[in-house]
Amino acid sequence: MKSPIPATTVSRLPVYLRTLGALPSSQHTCSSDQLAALAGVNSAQVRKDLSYLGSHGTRGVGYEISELRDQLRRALGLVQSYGVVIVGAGNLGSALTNYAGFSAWGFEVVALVDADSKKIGTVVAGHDVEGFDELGRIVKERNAAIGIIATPARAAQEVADRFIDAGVRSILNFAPAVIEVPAEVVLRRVDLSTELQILTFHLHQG
Amino acid sequence: MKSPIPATTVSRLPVYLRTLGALPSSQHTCSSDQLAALAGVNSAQVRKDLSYLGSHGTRGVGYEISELRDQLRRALGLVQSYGVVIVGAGNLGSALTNYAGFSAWGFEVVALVDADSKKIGTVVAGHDVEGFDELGRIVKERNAAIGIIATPARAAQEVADRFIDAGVRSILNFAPAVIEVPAEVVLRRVDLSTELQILTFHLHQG
DNA sequence: TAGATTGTTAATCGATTAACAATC
DNA sequence: TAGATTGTTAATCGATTAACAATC
Repeated sequence: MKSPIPATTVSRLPVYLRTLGALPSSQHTCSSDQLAALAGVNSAQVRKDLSYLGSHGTRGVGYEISELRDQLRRALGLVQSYGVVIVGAGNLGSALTNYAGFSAWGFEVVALVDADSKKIGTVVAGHDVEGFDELGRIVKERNAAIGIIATPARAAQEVADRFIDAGVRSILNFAPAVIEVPAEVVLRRVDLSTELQILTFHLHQG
Repeated sequence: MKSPIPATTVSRLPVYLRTLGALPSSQHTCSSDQLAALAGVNSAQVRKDLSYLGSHGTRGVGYEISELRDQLRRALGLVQSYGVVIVGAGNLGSALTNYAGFSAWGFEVVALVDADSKKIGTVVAGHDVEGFDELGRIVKERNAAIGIIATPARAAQEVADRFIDAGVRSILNFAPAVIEVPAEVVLRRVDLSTELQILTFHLHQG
């Protein structure tokens, strides 16, 4: 079953959710105008996006903040906790493992994995580094839902394949590589060099 | 002067550039079909995107790889080196500083800055950590073009403001905060928790 | 020439937003 | 009631892609 919520809307829901958190606690409702200004989008877009969650605003008043927060959380699936396995115990994997936002949103790093035998058994960011060979067992035993690839580009496809073999259906790729996954796997890519190159495009144009 | 190249096209140019790097060196031309397959997009889109750089393909043959690489580099402004200042010497700032891709694409970390007096003067990822108070002087003296924010969310706006005061016109924000910048400043945001929440949306739907 | 592939048009598709009736 | 703001429609805008003439 395909989601009726457009991907562009989905990518804005986390922004709205964070925006609500920044509102003063004395405020109990907020308007689409206010949300739009804080999130940096058009107010008609806010109303349209929120209407996909069901229409829970009050005309003349706005949205009840705590109710809206619950609805956003429910829509995003943030009503349960998710196990995260990070592959790559280098600087990036270590920074990701330490990321405080994980637990704030219900994510838990259940393993930090690396292929380098010199790293296996050491403690990085409070986690024992485990062997890449163990990935399948780890994912299954600890019921991990999300895989993060924080390896060099050349290893990325192999890591993705092993995640998928183990049953992971959501992958976040920090390696600067385009990788192939079956249609049922959701893959997102975060790529520093792409971001930098988009900046230099504009620097160069300006 | 506004760029005639659409933002969606700009964001794909780095992907094409990297894709060329992955081609066997025995190959001297490539078709839009091949590029499309490797980059994961439609071949008509590849041709349209590349046509913005000028029409340099050969009908019946394809694109000359080394020529196309040069054109992509030129379009993205990767024909010079750019100084990068990173604010935030925590795990993320440290990982970013260590990122090998910087020098590969002509970026150079010219300073790593932190507001925490306990960190100032220590060496992180091979760089002396300098004080946030020095930011303006550092940017100007070292001619930094790009600012990276790797601080907690609450500091992000202040860091952006100080970057802008110092003359930085390109900012990459890793802090989970929406920040305001004047129209002439290019701001990109990389947000781990947004990415994770988009994944959980799909997990939850599936 | 025959086959291949570009460059570009025009059709399609989808996302954004102005506008306003509904209604608190 | 008067003012405010939602929910939704319809218009607009922009991006994607099928199709094909041009041409190597």
